[in-house]
Amino acid sequence: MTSTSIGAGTDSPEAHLPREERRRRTEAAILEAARALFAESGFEKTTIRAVAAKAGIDPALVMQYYGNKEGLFAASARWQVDHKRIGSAALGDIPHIAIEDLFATFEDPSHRDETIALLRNCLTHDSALEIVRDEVMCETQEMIARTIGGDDAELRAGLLGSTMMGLILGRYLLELPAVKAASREDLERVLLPILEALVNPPATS
Amino acid sequence: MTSTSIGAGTDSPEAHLPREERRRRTEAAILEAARALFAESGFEKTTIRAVAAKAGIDPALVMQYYGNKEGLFAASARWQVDHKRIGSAALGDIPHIAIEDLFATFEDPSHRDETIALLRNCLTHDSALEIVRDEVMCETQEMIARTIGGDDAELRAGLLGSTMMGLILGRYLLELPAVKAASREDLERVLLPILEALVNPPATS
DNA sequence: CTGAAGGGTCAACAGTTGTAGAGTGATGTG
DNA sequence: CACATCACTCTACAACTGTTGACCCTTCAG
Repeated sequence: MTSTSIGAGTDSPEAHLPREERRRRTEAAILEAARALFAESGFEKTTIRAVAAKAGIDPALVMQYYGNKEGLFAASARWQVDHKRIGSAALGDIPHIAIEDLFATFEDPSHRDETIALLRNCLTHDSALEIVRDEVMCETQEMIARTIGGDDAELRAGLLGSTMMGLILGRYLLELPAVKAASREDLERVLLPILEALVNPPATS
Repeated sequence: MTSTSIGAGTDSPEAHLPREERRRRTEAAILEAARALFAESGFEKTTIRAVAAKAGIDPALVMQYYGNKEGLFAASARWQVDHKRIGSAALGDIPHIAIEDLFATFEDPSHRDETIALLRNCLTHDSALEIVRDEVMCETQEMIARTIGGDDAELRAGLLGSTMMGLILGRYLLELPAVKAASREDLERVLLPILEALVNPPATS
């Protein structure tokens, strides 16, 4: 009743498939279900049983594929956009790329859940925090800081990151009406000058 | 071994107190323990037993005082700063007040845990989300939007809120090094121009 | 002094959770 | 055809959870 049933269906169209293909499909079904649940309910409230039910299989199969719940989460939650691209961009391009990556990540339904699952849990789950903080934010900010240069480079890069983080939070997690309702043009019009001011050190004339 | 023991201590200095005073102290001990655990581990991973142990009492007593875990959380997690003050401020004062309130809330150890507990759980706990989004962010943003005026008022107010939210997240929850290490002066120097640009509609000359 | 009231403890229940192990039947290979 | 392999299911366990009701013992009012 929940979604794509794959398992013990007596005569479902998925039955009698080559082993490899069958394995791929179940794996994908599990991941899709897990991502959706992790993204909307969080790690703790998401049970192996619920994931299995949504994927139409037995809970024990989830364990067989991913070892344990932590392994399932690790396979489900990922940062889906190349966050290093912005690191090697020219100073002037950083604001545009930031917004571009934002939309590429969160407005594309096929990548969305993976990243949302990561962010939804980064305040209450250690390994999610580690990825968001160390692998994404810190790495990116270091590169951007080098591009910015000058005294406050690290802080400016950090605030650029936290500002984007706040935007993501407000628009996709908390769903603040005014932030959620804005179109891409609205966001660019209001936000680009802000990001530029953040990236450009004040004129030293 | 964990902290302030109050309960069945055979001859602790807290024993033999008037009822009312005794009740107040236990209540405070429970709340303090709950706040600390909710703030650092999150709602789900915080068990009634752990709260009781940290407060030095029996788990059942927690239930007697707060009904259930949800009630305990509601009593523990609160927004500790008058978020309406910034709503009735003049346009030019908004940036300063935003940073002032930020420090008043999060750099004062006596209020910290209450607010952190709220924020730590706002992505995975419904009632925390409701408070943060509806009671704090939306209310504040509506008032600020009226102060700003003009076409993009709501969006600008929303982005002001999400930017502050991102700063809070980066500094106190994720603890991004560059954002965490900055002094108040650093933050004001880099951030005030940003917030002013956000609040002031572009010159229509 | 006596009895009610209330702070506090103890032990236990019922439900849920992640997880393990044995077993089943179809798929593939010699 | 016979055997091994592998996807998959069933059943069960052990731990932990929030929560409850019966029970103490101190405090306080009459």
